Amino acid sequence: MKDVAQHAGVSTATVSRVLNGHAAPTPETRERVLAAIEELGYRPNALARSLRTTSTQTLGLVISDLLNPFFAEIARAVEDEARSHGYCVVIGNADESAEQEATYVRTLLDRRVDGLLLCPATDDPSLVREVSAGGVPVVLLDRTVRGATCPVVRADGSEALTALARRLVGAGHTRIGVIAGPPNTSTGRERTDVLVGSLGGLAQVVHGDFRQESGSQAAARLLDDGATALVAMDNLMGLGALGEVRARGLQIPHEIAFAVFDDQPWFPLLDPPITVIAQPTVEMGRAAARSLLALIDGRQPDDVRLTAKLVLRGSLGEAEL
Amino acid sequence: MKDVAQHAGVSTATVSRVLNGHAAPTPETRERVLAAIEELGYRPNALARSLRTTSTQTLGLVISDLLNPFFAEIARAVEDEARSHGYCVVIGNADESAEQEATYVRTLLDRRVDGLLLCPATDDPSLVREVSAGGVPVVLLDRTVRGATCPVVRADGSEALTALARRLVGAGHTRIGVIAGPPNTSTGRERTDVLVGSLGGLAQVVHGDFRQESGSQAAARLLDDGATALVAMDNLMGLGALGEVRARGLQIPHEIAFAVFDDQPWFPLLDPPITVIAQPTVEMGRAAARSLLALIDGRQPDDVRLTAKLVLRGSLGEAEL
DNA sequence: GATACATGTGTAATCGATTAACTACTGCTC
DNA sequence: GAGCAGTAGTTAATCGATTACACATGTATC
Repeated sequence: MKDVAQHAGVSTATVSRVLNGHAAPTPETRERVLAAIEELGYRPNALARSLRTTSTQTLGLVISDLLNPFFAEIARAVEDEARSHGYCVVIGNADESAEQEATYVRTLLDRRVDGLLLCPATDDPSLVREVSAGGVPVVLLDRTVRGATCPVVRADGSEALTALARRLVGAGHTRIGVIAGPPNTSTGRERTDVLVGSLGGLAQVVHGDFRQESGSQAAARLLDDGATALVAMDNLMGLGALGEVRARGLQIPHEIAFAVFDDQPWFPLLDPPITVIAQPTVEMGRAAARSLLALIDGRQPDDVRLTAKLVLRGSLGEAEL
Repeated sequence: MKDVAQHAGVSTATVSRVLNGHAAPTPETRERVLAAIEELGYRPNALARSLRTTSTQTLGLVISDLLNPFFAEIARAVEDEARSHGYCVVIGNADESAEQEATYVRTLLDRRVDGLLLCPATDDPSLVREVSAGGVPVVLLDRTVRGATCPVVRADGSEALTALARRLVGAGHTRIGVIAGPPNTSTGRERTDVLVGSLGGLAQVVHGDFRQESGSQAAARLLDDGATALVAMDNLMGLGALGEVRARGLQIPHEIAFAVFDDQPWFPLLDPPITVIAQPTVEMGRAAARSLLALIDGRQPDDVRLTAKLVLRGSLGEAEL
């Protein structure tokens, strides 16, 4: 910057003013400065700028698992929205581990992100409190924590789940296997509660950890117990469960009805196509980013609650008639 | 930091030494400083530190599309490897657009990432040159550019592709539809060249853009032209092509043989399971991160060329016998 | 011609760390 | 006890930007 100033025959203050579009400099001076910048190929040091302004134009996003397409889609949407507002996104992978999540959150705070989007690994509120206490805006995404005091963006699957339950019961299923998420996550608990509640005693629940491997194990257990329908509470566990179903040579939907929470582009390609509860991932990501930007901007955004929809495709058999 | 120093009755220099594990401070002083840090809940400002040390402990990763599970896996692996070396990763989504890629690269450079991993959108070397000229270490990942002078990490699919070609030809296919990647990417060109070359005139090529939509369009065109086998050159185009095949009610493998470059966890679940050429994504990501770290460290890593493998699953029909 | 006011630019403090150069103290040797 | 070495800690410069304040110049007003 000093070089540029010298080259243009002005002070660094003036260069800075040109760079930041302040009203002051003469068109003529401005021209000279811009020429010098061009000539020297100067690019401002974002670190120095941030140190001075205490704004990094960066959002932190800590998600549970980038390999989960659900989160990848969200990350993508967050990134898109953030970029359109001139913000960058630093993504942290918590790997469904609370410690790793905490580590990442602290690293991001150390780097002075302007705000944080968090998909909490557990519903323990202490980490969120810590961040809020530090004065950094936080928005929770997909999952919430106990007694959260920050904005939350999530999808509500209650309606879709009760509709699903109604159909399963209506079709005469009496042993319905539910492959649930971890009970210490809000989504894990809530989805299961709603579904099990509306199945009125016909449900058998096995908890997984939102990962493929746990899905196949849970499915194995439930099938052994004679389940005639399986509902997986996220796409990765669904993937695992499907593998187990295939491995046993069971025919969907005749021998086993099947549904998954989360849609994926390949579910329609299976034979039969898989019935799902689709979450509006892109809207979730965008909404979360917008809420966070609002918070950074000093406004108080409302919680956002989008609706997940039941998409019938055939894997429930007569329950879809 | 000043507060901590005051609290512990020492100077900021001493605090800094304690923080950075320098030899100087007495165990006793160290103890006092640590106590003060603890008590005040002090966390060092990474920006200030980076400004002073010119090292951010951050890698930039610019990929073509986070929604493509292939890149998501790579991103995940990069992130893992980087973290284990104390580095963070900032991910940029280029969306297969050269401009957006350039924008992102510049943003990352402005933020003074210590190094850059790039999956170039086109094989134009100018952006890479620009970065190298700026003295920032770069490693290319998955794709290369013309006359690249930086380390490249990629998967070699030649063997797998010729094996695939041999089988298709051997099974008597004479109109083999190839859904190719964009000709201005190295992977798009090379894969196609190898496959078409070893199909000896039996290939019909339609170029897509590594995305689902282009895959279905290309498939439609090729099927209209009477193709009896389809090979998609990446998983998203494969997804699109599969959709088109299903939409037409064509049976795999009897009516149409099908294979895809890139494996995905759900390919084995289709009926029949899809034959693929699997790339070692995790190893690619890790290797790329390692190469970049080596480069940052002043060493000169070799190019890495991993091998993609043909995985036969049944979607080629008699070509697999 | 003096006063006031607007305008454009420069000077220097500042953000929060690191670190070279210096000072102060301790203890050892002869 | 002078001289020296070694250790512990301090002072102050520095990284590269932003910005409050000061200053100089030009214009309008009386």
